[in-house]
Amino acid sequence: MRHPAEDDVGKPLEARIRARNKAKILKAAVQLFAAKGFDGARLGEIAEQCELPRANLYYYFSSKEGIYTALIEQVIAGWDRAFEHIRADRDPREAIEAYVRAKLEYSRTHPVESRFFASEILRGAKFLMRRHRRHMREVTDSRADVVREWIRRGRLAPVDPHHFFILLWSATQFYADYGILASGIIGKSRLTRQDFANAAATISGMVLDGCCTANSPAIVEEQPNRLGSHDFPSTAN
Amino acid sequence: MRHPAEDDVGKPLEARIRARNKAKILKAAVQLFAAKGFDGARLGEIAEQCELPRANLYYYFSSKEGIYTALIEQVIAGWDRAFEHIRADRDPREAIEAYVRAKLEYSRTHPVESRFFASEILRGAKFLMRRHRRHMREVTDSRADVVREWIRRGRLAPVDPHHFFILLWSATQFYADYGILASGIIGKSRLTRQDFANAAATISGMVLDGCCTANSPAIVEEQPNRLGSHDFPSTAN
DNA sequence: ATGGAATTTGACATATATGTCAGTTTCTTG
DNA sequence: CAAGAAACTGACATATATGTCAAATTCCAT
Repeated sequence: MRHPAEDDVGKPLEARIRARNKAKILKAAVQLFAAKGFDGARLGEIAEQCELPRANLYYYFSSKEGIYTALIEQVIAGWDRAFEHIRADRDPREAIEAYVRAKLEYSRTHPVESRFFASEILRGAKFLMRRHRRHMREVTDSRADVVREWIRRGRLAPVDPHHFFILLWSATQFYADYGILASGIIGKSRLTRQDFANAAATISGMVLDGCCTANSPAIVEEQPNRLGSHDFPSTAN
Repeated sequence: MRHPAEDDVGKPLEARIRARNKAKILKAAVQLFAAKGFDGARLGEIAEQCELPRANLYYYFSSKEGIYTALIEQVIAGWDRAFEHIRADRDPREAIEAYVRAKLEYSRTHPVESRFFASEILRGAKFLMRRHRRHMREVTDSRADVVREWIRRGRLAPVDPHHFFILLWSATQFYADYGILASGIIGKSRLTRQDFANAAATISGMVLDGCCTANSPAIVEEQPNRLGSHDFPSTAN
């Protein structure tokens, strides 16, 4: 049999090599698909990177598209996880902070998967099937209900739940997808753990409390805590 | 001569066909590069789309990379424009609202260019040369100084200027780059002008005033000016 | 109209992609 | 250890990519 059961669950004994090699292939593939997209990535490169002969990939996956869609399935599972922080029985402030932190942590620790997914969307989500989109919408909708509940109870200002999530999602996503740009803007060659912490603080702080001081431009003087540690070398020009 | 002067400024008479065809090529190219990336896009497709024989593209551009970098130059010019709203002599609230609106308007009217640029960053900015990055950083830095000035004058809460801009940039960018996802989340097949208006309102509203009601979950009523405290969660440590 | 410049074009050289397959090697188990 | 299943592999068929070039055609100032 050329393509024995795509599912190797339930056969824990015989499927050792299989599981290991499929994982190796997917790991190499997600990097190249993230970097070059579906059309740009070459199976030859993927094979080279995971040190398997190219023909061998076809023993585990039926085609290039097969590898790609397997990755989508895998990555989409991560979509929901951070959302679990958004629960009606939690304090909105705490929940939102936790969500931002979780999302940024994912961006920090899984930048490749994050970029792979972004790349798929960017190109028109040709391989993201209807059931995936429906799933994502359902997940978002259920969390939107939580936001509405918070608003109803007067715990949150009356924001549009969907645009609210888009704001959070995009801001956190940025640090993975455009990490190169973000580090360039901040003036470093790579984003540090501290940068991600600053990002979390800025996003949470701004979304929760806004950035506007009293409309009266009165005296401020004392700036007890203007993030003194973040004196970026921006004036260097 | 095979590639007569890449610059056709200064010769307004002779360069009519040249200008028209170069524009046609770039217009087709930006779409395909946005959809498939540098490696994935095929010159044959570009030629087909702009109804020119493929060999003819080589009369106007020296190579595939030549077309790509020409596009980068063209798109990067748009990067600065929205930033011009951020001026120290303006009211921060007005300026930020104007910036968000301008940026979203660009996303709405130039989604393809926006995605093309995002795609280039996503792939590691291989063609975004050092001088481009320096330029972008300088532009951001000069606007960061405006934010610092606003903070100094007590017109703005003490936010980190760079992360602040990243928040605004990513949120607005989202509606172009991930338009497919955004419309799916909102539950429409396409984003309308009204959706963009809602997005602008949500982003501006949240960034300026936050979404948290008084910490006391009780009475909401009059909220002349909440956000007395900018206690940014000190995840930074 | 005419001659030289600008533009267009089909065919070609070279390289490399995906996917197939028969045959070989390695593993596993009775 | 023997035999069948699983895993591997080099070679091949087919398709298509980029870039080149000489020759044909069109444009335009004189």
